[in-house]
Amino acid sequence: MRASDKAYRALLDDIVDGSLAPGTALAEVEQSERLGVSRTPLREALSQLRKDGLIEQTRGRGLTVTDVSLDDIVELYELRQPLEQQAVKLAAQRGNSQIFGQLAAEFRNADRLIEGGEVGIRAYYQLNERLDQAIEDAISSPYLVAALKSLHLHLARIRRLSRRDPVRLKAAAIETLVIIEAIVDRNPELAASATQVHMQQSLRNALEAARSREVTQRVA
Amino acid sequence: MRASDKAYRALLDDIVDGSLAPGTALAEVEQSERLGVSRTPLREALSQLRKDGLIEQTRGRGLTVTDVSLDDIVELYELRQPLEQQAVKLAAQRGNSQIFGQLAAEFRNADRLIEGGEVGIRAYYQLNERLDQAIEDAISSPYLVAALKSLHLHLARIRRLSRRDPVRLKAAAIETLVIIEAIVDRNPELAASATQVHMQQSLRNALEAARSREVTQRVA
DNA sequence: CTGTTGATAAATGTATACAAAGAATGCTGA
DNA sequence: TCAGCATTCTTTGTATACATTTATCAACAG
Repeated sequence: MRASDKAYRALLDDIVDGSLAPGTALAEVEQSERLGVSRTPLREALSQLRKDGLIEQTRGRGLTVTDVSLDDIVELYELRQPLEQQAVKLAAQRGNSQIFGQLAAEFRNADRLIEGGEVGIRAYYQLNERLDQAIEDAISSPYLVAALKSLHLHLARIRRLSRRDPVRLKAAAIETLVIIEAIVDRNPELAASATQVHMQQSLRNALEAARSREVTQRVA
Repeated sequence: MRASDKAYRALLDDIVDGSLAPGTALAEVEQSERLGVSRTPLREALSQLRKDGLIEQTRGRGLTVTDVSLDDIVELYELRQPLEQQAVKLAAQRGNSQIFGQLAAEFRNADRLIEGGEVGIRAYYQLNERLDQAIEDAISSPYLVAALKSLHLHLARIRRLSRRDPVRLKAAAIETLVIIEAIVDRNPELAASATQVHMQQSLRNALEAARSREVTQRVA
């Protein structure tokens, strides 16, 4: 594996999981020593992350991890809504019904996962990732897939901010199940509408979670 | 200006305008000498272009300019349709009516530009760019704007393949005018529908042009 | 004559040295 | 004491040298 890829992945993970919090300044020598690569591949990684929108150049010099505000959540969903709708529409037209049928079956058992503590929750998130992957595989359009990948990067960051409310997760699983069933039935319009519903609910939940987190932080 | 930016812009222009044709191999030393920068900033530029999807790593080693096939056009429009629809919806909600009113007036005179030969056509394209810019300004969501920018990069490449049929350009101008007027009237749904129409027609034209070009090339 | 393998050459990937641009700090003068 | 300026020091940007990988070509065996 190339050192630049290694650095990219490491920094990406650190940013997404919050180890490198928004606003953190990334000095080249410091990070290159921390990650055990020289400045050249590190700079390549940084320039990739800048394209991803995960770091930005602040006040002339100095790269810092970008912030994720309440506004960002709304703005991200303004991209997410049309992209995910288009994705499920195409998946409904082109997807392999058997694969999505299998996923539907697993989502019908999502409750059990969600009630299964930390391990179960993680399994539930992995199930969601497999769904995303199946949709991307069905789409075939590399342009849309690339846009989705970039989107999911930012969504993963936001997810960290949302509380993992089992009640909401169960509701989300049901909403998702409707989408999958529409794909299995090759009903693009229904899939799009169900996605619209899911997006709306997810956005509301994300905003509420972020707001309550803001309050908590102010109190603390 | 940084050498890496200079290299990026130069390569980007060459790829978009076709000087660097699809399939062209980009050797680092060769390009760095051609552009008058050393390998380090050149590599940074190359890695950016790879993220843009304009070049790709083929068979292990060797970066080549990505191809633009008929399939690519269809696939690109599968991203374009939802993105542009969302963009005009938001523009209709948030845009400054005066700015778009001015653009509408200019599009009403588009015929004159389109009939004005090479210079006029270029002016017409610049008018379209100003419209795109106005829409992006109105949107405010950096995520959507970034996705649109990436999209327009690839569209610019395709445009080179389309023949500039004045009849089609005039029709496109009228379609665009409908969109702008919907924005001025703050009618998001109408703007979205008009965009849907415009996309459909543009796609058809792009495909026809690409097909006839394919035939031409085969004959030649 | 063809397939495989080893050597060689060329290109990419990484590290480091050097240059240039900013920021911080301290000095001087009012 | 504070403003302005110069100097120094840190940090980024670029060039180049070095390491590593991979493709090509030739020679040899089958």
